[in-house]
Amino acid sequence: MRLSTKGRYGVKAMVDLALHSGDEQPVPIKDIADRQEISEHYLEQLIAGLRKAGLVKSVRGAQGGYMLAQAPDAIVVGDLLRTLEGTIAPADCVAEDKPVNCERADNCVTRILWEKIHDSINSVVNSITLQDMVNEYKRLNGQESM
Amino acid sequence: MRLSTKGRYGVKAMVDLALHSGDEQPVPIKDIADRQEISEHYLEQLIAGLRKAGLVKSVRGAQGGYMLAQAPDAIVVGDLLRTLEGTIAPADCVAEDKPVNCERADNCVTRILWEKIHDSINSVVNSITLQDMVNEYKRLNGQESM
DNA sequence: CCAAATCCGACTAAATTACTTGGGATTTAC
DNA sequence: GTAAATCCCAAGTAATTTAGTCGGATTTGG
Repeated sequence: MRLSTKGRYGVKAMVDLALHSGDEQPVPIKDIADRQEISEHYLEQLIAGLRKAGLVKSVRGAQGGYMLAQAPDAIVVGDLLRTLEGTIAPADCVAEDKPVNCERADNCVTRILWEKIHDSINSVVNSITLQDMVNEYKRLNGQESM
Repeated sequence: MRLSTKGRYGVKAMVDLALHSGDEQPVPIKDIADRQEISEHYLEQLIAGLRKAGLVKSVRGAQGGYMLAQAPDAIVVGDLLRTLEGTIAPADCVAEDKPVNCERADNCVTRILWEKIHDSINSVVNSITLQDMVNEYKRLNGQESM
């Protein structure tokens, strides 16, 4: 049930972006990679996915970088994780987009269990916004930089 | 967040065992493997872990097999998954046994998120027993065999 | 003794993960 | 108009994990 670095790094990067989105300046990927200690090129790939999903905007060229595509309180962590990880389902048969169904789908006991786990995860990640995480961060860290 | 076959097969096998535990006869692994369509040798490894964790008992020799070590309503799915998967935490820093802590543990925002996800998963899997799954199964399938 | 079983440890193929490498396209500052 | 900054894109790759296989030793009921 472990998230891959895609999910973990990607969410971190987005919180970083949210924290530095006060100014209207786009944030270059290098800054995020340095602050979060993530390989720059690898992070680039993750953000590419988020951009294609419409969650971040990019500005090319010098002084360019990335910005959130929507306000931090309009982006839920669930959307990030689903984009980054492909799916957050514990089993393929309960995946949100492409539910691979086994033959015995109708009378599979464990499937109900996977559904309950999936629902439970979704209820958490769909209720937490980037703004919530920023607030939490500021509460914990006061004036310190990330 | 996908469970591996260890977790999925293991839980299936335990539900199977619970379903066939009415008789006091131990159930040979071959029967479970056939019914659940799992490689016999592979399942053997999974059950070995469950046995070491005290969740199943074995009877060696001819007419031997496996039995639940406790009543089905005393075994929660969470114990199975933790044994089978090692941990069900979404990130190592919130793992139940060996919480690998990063330096910035104290002021890590995402950690709080992983904790919430972890708690949410645990609340589900720790509240569902094998008996619950057997009941659900019987409700769905009536007289049919598994 | 023999067949049915568990037990045990090593080996392996395939897939996935977590990157790296190398370059190209676009924009801005000077 | 050139250099620097930056995003964009596609391949390649090393390490790890997954999902098994294989071969045999041990135990036990009949």
